Amino acid sequence: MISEAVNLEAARDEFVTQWGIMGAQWGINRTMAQIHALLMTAPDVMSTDEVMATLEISRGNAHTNLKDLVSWGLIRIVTKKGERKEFFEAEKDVWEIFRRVARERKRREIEPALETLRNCKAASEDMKSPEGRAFHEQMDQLEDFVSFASRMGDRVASMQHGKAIKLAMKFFS
Amino acid sequence: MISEAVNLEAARDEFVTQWGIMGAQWGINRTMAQIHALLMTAPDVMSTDEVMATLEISRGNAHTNLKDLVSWGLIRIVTKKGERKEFFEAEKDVWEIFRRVARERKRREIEPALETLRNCKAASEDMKSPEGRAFHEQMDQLEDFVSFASRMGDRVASMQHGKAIKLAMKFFS
DNA sequence: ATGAACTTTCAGTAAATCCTGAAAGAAGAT
DNA sequence: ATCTTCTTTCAGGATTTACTGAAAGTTCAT
Repeated sequence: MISEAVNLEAARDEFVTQWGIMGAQWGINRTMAQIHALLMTAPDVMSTDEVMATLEISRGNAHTNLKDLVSWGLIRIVTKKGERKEFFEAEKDVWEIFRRVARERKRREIEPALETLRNCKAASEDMKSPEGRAFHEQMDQLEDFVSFASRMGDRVASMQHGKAIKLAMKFFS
Repeated sequence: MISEAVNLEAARDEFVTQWGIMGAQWGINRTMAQIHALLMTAPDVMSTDEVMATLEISRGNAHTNLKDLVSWGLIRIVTKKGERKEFFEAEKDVWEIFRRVARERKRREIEPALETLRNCKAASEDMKSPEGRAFHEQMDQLEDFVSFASRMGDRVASMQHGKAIKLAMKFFS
């Protein structure tokens, strides 16, 4: 059926577009999110040229974002024997995607933020003025919360999908 | 002690700067995050002019971002009797801040994303080709995960701080 | 009604971000 | 050693996003 293929392409397109928008809202480069969406829904591995052609983007753009996705652990490089080219394949398991994003965002963004909070906390440790005390208190609470959330994230991200679901069920009881 | 006031200002500055950077990484306008940081650590309410002066930004910029912060529920307008001016005050309770951000991001970003996923899922519902089935399956898993996470978020955000901590403790056991 | 004090909007500009395309680099094939 | 195929880099350009400053709007007092 011709129309099914057409519909599929349209649906995939919508998904790619929307995933791009969503990525942008969360501080991820639009193209990177689009490539991710494309590969997540690709029936097969894709080459750089195929990605370029599908999204109508330049080689440089495709290359950079593919490599970024690799560094986030969201896609991997696959080589076919007899071919010199690199192909790319996305992690498709949703839980695994979540875990990897969580791990990277923690490493790249949460840890540095915690560092700052600790600095600010330390810098105001011995202040005597009410303003100084209040600032210190605020930094302390923020640091507590962020490090706590970070540990929670670790914990969740280190779980198997099944265990997480079970725990969540308990949570809803 | 003069130096304490100087140190405090420096620490606060570092916090404001870093909170701005962090915000930007998470898709929040830098200035908005900076104003938020400023108000979170303000010993007192602040006027638009005070914010403008402290961050060296224009009236338009200050105004827009202050109103955005109000719409996120992260700061509130305070009026002093006898004064016509509006002053602003930040929510300082970290758990409350978290709840409000979670609620807004859900409303503004998660819900529309879910809508798309459901569309894509529905559009590929009856497809027979392996590619169509695979796409549908992927959309289904994503939708499941996102809606599940969203409900979890609701649940957590509706809890009192104390209850959340208790639950988390159980979680670590 | 007029004016003073403040808020809101928005056209134009500035800045940050992202993308392109071409050139340079790498590495296997002949 | 040279060619071919593919990857990587990056200066310059394009696009998006954010900011400014001034004008218009609002509200209250006189």
